[in-house]
Amino acid sequence: MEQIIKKYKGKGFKLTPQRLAILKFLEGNTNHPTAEDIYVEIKKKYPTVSFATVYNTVEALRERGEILEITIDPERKHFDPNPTPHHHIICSKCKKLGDIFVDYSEALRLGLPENITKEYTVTGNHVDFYGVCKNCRE
Amino acid sequence: MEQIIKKYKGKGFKLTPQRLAILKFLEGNTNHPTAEDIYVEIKKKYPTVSFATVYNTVEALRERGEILEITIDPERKHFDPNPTPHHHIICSKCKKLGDIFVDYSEALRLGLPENITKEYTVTGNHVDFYGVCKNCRE
DNA sequence: TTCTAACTTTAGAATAATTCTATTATAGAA
DNA sequence: TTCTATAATAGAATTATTCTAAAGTTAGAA
Repeated sequence: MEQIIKKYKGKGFKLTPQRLAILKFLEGNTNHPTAEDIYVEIKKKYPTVSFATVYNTVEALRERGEILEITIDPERKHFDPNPTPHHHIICSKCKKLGDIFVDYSEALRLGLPENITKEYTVTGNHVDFYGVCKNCRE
Repeated sequence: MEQIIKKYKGKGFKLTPQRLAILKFLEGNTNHPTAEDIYVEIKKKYPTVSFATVYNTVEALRERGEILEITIDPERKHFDPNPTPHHHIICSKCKKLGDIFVDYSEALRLGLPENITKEYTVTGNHVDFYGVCKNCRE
């Protein structure tokens, strides 16, 4: 908690109790929560919290590069408090997300055809893996 | 057109004028249209067409593996009538999508750590590239 | 060719995720 | 302690997508 406060103090990111609760919930969280997951959790301690606060906060954090927005699930956005570039796998059945910490940048970049590198300045990449998790296999 | 009809005849996919128009619009289309793009186009010829028809049709086509649903744009789904596995790049500014026909499966598979291959049966992959297109660079 | 079951289309309502708005509250700098 | 920019809130609005129920069509069977 002290760490969190120190990290954001004097950085133009106002720390409010709601924001601290969100930061605390996200810290080290590898469950890739949705906005609703965050909202439900924060509501336990701050029953008057609104969705707007959750969305505003995650957007502010995303802008600062503190969290990643994951688009692998077409139903809803998930958030990942680990901003280190990495990849994800989603279970086609239960939608469970897993992290994959492998840097494929080199191989991906080398494979890019010229027509693409001419047309786009490439700034990043993200690999979506699809699969079926152990549970859903039965 | 004859080709399209032949392709779907007797395959349990009823061909209606609306569906034919959608198939014709999609054929060879590399613009990655959204449901709305398709709707607007079909409406020109069939002014009473509804969004439900568009969504029903693309879903039926997706189930048959005839088109791909692309999730790279968090705002909306895009559809790709080329069902060959391939990848995409999106311009962060204007959201223009480009196709990347490179098969990275080997490199991606080899990189997967054991904890993931133990937990998931991997069935596919898709690479999202992010960049800025020529136009948006000015 | 006609019949008909199964499927498709349609308009519009419903749902769900996310964003916006206007007002009130508060963090943190001075 | 005061002040101002920023944040929180409730609730409405927006947008993409799905659902519903009624009416219309397709395509195979008779």
